[in-house]
Amino acid sequence: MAEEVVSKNFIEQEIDKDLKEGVYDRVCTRFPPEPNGYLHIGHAKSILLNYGLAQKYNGEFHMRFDDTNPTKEKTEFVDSILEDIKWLGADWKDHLYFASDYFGMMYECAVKLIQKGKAYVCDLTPDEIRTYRGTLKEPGKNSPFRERSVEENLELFTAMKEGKFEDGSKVLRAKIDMASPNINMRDPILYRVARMSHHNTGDAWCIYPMYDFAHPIEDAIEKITHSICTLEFEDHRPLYEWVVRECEFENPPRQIEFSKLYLTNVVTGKRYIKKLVEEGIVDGWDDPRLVSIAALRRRGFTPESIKMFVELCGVSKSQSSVDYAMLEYCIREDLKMKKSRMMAVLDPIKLVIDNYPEGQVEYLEVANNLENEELGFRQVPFGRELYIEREDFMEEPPKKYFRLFPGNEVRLMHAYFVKCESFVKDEEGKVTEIHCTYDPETKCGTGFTGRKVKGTIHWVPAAQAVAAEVRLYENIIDEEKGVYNEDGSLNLNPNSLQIMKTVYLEPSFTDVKPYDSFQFVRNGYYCVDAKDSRPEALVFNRIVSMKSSFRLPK
RNA sequence: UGGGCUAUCGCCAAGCGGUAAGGCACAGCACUUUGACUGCUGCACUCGCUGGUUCGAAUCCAGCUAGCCCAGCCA
Repeated sequence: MAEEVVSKNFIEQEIDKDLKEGVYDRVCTRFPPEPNGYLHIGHAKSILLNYGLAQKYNGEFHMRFDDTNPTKEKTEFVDSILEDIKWLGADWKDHLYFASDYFGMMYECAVKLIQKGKAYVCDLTPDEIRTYRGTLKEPGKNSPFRERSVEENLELFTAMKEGKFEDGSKVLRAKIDMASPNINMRDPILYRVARMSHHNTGDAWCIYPMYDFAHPIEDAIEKITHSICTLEFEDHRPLYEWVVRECEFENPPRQIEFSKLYLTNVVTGKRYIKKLVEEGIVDGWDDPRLVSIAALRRRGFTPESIKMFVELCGVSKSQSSVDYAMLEYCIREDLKMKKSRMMAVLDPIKLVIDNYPEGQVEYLEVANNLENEELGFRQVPFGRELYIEREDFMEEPPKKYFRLFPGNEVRLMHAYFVKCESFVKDEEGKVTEIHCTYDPETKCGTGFTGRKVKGTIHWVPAAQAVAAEVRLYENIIDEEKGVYNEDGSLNLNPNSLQIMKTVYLEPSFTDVKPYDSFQFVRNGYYCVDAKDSRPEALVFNRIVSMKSSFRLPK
């Protein structure tokens, strides 16, 4: 057997090199979100990448909340993030950490830097700091407080910690190089004063470390080997390395950056979604039209499909935007063998089989999924009057149309051949009823081979059909110009607006539960909504449409 | 002459000096109790551009061009 050649992504290649050269003798990764919102499909890439790497290299995966800024963080987000990660299947075992649990050690690191003359307390105001920092093209200039003595800095930093200064009045800064072409190295702020309660440490601290100082220390404390983050942190890597070096950590972690996952024309920006929620255009951050993890889950996507998607997208450093069709492929691929294929009529028209005995009902045994016997069988009642899809009948068919039209014979799925004899129109010319005759010899499963038909159409029994609500919609997407127009108004695809539609299902649908999903034959995959439950009707979300290579001419 | 990064098919993405993998999308054929699925076929003489080195370059060098990121006491 030829072995399958799966090329390694560039991060795996880097890890291989590190292992080979003995830089590390094990692998430890982490996913470090700030608990300030919900996770979306982009985070799934990071989670699955970090978790997958740990698994491949038989290493460890840590879950860590990067909660160093109490002004933005909430416990409720901690819970939702954990739930989403668990759902995705990333197992952090007993490695659940909070950056805030390391505040003591971070403080010690800061003291160490001060003692080494590598950090100082600065009294400049935020405005002054910005001015002193220079611009992208011009170097900055030294703070007048840069040369304070170690003793004075120690004393002031202690006072900062003890709450003797107002918010914003003093910061601790690294003493690096105000003329560096990399702005992050122009004496970056390490600690700021913020007298406010923290969701985890309460009022224990009134000074909080900045990301650039805290993150490398968090990684080093946990003995992370490869700290994988997104491209915008590339410029921060020299500072990351400065911190682990100056704090004198052994076997310091290494930061590697990769490109974020963007979906073409799909809204992922937090501020946009916030506005959509506030304006009532979506019904919350888990609205099935969005791509947050919770929304995808509610919509009916599976963790497996998201994993497949992320793997298909690959990992690189080139800025890219993946076509939504790829996600659709993944969910279809995952569901096709797992789910029952049921008949549902979205736009009904009555079909009467004139030569079928009135009042007779026969129960047909139908495989839930012809390609997967494990899904079993169900009984579907069949009778004289059925509903079929309106688009499955045409009075005057175009070429290559092989569904129902006067004189044509088709198969009723799982049932009989049926031939269109006539049809009835109302005053407006709309077809209201189709009359057919059936051939008892053509019953499904009898092995009838006398003749063939080109088309097969689905149906539901008129008397026993179950009505349900289906939510049809397209994703919230923005067209070329962005989510908003220049005047601030929303620029959305009109298809984004959801349409509720009553559909007719086989009676076997009476007993489904939230999150159950099915293939509606020839129409797509649908999931029972877990939030919008009504006593009078089931509500389904369309997960994805089926691919179709035939389109009715307009 | 701020700095950093990126550039391979419509969209992702391999490729790491030896003569352009793969997936999605698309098109065609076959099969079909879903016009689905499945199977087969097609889809970059060319790798942002221009030069150079070399027997040989997407891969090395030089110079351009385009895009993304950076001036939060956010992460």
